[in-house]
Amino acid sequence: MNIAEIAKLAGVSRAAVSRYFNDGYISQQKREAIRKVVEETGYRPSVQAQTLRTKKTKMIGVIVPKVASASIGRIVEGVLSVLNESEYQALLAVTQNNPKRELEYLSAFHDKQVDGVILVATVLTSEHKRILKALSVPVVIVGQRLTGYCCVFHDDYHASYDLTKLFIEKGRKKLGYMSAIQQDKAVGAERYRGFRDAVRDMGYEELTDNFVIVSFSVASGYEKTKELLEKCGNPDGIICATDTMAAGCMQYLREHKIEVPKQILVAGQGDSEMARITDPPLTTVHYSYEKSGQIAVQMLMELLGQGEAALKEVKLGYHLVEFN
Amino acid sequence: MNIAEIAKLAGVSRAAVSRYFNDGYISQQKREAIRKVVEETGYRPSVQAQTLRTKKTKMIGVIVPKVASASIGRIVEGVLSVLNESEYQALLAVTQNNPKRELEYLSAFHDKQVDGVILVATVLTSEHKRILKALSVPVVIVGQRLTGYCCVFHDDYHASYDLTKLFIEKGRKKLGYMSAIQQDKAVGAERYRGFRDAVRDMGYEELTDNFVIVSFSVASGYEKTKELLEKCGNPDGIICATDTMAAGCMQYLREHKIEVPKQILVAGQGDSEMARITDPPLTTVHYSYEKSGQIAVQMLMELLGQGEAALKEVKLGYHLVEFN
DNA sequence: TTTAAAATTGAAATCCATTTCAGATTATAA
DNA sequence: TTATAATCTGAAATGGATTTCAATTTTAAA
Repeated sequence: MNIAEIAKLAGVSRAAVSRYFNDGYISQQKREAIRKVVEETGYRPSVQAQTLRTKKTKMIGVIVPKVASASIGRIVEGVLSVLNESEYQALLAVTQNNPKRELEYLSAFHDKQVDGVILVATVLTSEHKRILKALSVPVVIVGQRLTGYCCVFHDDYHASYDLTKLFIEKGRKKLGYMSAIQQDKAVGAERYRGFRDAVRDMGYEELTDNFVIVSFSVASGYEKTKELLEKCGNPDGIICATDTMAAGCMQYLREHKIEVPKQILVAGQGDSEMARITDPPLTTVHYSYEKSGQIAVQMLMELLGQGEAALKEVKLGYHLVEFN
Repeated sequence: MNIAEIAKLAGVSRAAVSRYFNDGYISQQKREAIRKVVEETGYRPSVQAQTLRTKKTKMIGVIVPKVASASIGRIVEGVLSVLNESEYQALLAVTQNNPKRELEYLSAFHDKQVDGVILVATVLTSEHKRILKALSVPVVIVGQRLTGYCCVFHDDYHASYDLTKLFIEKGRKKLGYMSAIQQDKAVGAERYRGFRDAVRDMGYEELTDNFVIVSFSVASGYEKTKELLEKCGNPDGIICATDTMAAGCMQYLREHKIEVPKQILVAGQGDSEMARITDPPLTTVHYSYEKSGQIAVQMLMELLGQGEAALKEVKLGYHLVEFN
């Protein structure tokens, strides 16, 4: 069943049938004739033929470091919920935090497989920037700020700052910090900077050896807690860059009979389900991950609609989550 | 840049260029001439034109109920890790547990958008079966067993059975069960059946009112725990269909000063990170979710390679995870 | 009633590759 | 050396839509 057959059955030209589906000029009678034939035959235009002709695939490439992660899962959920409502579909690529893969996909999408790209980023190297520049379709970056690109990200700095301030106001004097790699500007560098600045602004001595760097897993948080405790002497508070790390940290403290929050108060960031499950629950920060995914799609849609993309950079708010 | 231009530059016919890319008959000289031009121009054949001609999209439709879920996230991770290695890409559709959406996508993929479908299923209605039958591309179902279809699923029954047996062997005599909806054959019905059969086989009275049905969230597990406690009288063990529910249950018990495991021993299923984070950690069952995703792709690849699909049904093993 | 503007129409060109076909070359076996 | 098989080749058909163009019909304004 193709457009020619439908045209013949309806007694019109192929162009008319095409117009029928694309709201072109077409008289009532023909419209009705075509509608009838289409209904009877169940005809649907071939997506591939349309794509070949129009150069629009109606697909968005979504690149994520991993998918089995609370925060990223929520971003993806947000992206897809909005995409659901549109005519676009999502081509998902997982890089497994392998920069080579990330670049691969970025350029795979390059040859016009997709109409646009949403890049959920952790580390952005100069290589990334090079490829992004060469990308022929619009792109929106989620989770990181990159000057010159449309991006939606979180106020990591102030969130971490406020969290730290809260700890100090609660009387915690000696804080340790569990950080992500610094190459991750948002989750690594910014959150750590927020911590340090808060400590300094609150009048405490600015230490440079009160933190450890861990990777995004419970196990890693667990493993590095010992080192952090040693580095800090006897901290009475530990702030972590993510809930996942914090959960690992809690696990270590529990096993070593260190009382939380009595001896050490622990905070994570991300407001994941994990934060509510540890005993006691983690103090944490809520970042609007779903929302960032949703907004990313909206921005991309504006870019695709060739509107002059009013939104360029969107920084989302946050709020502290405290359990008593 | 299209095939015609390349052909002209290389001084050959378009057919020759096509053969160059598709390993057809072609002489060394022409091959070399084309290689050079392709290299210089950076030409890549148009995927859409190829698709139109060959009817192969090199895309797999992946339908999941949600993505921000530990178990499903792991399945998707498995699916994508294998797909990564192939020439196929994943078109992801999230149904948000909305059956209408699920059917929508299933039939959206129907018109040849994809070469095959992987359906991560929870509830399979007769409507599903109707659409599955009408599907013109091969499909593999993950997480549920459906006779007549290629599927990969877990041994939910025996896992739940063994878990229950373990509880009884440990001296727990009065067990409560937190179940998922029974329409979900695998996670709802089978796991509950395993529980009941184990209780009976171990010589205990078969009760019919020692369980509650909850949805897949921590909050729901929390809310329904009270009811379960009331229904059971004073249980000394609670087995849950998922870790998520179990985490909610733990939260309730903690808040109500019920000691775990002293008064009540709690088990989840799924071996998620959550299970290791609660205090004490949950007894749980490890299901190979990543693996099921991987195998699903392998099965689909066999179906696509028009091999006669040796694998039809795959049931994966499990093992108990106990923390001491 | 004219005239200008708006709506309607279908033929044909276009998008870009793959594949069949029939013929031409080259290699191998007899 | 000849017959046969194995390679190689390009013209043309094919897949299924959209869009331009020029012509025609309707409608609205003057």
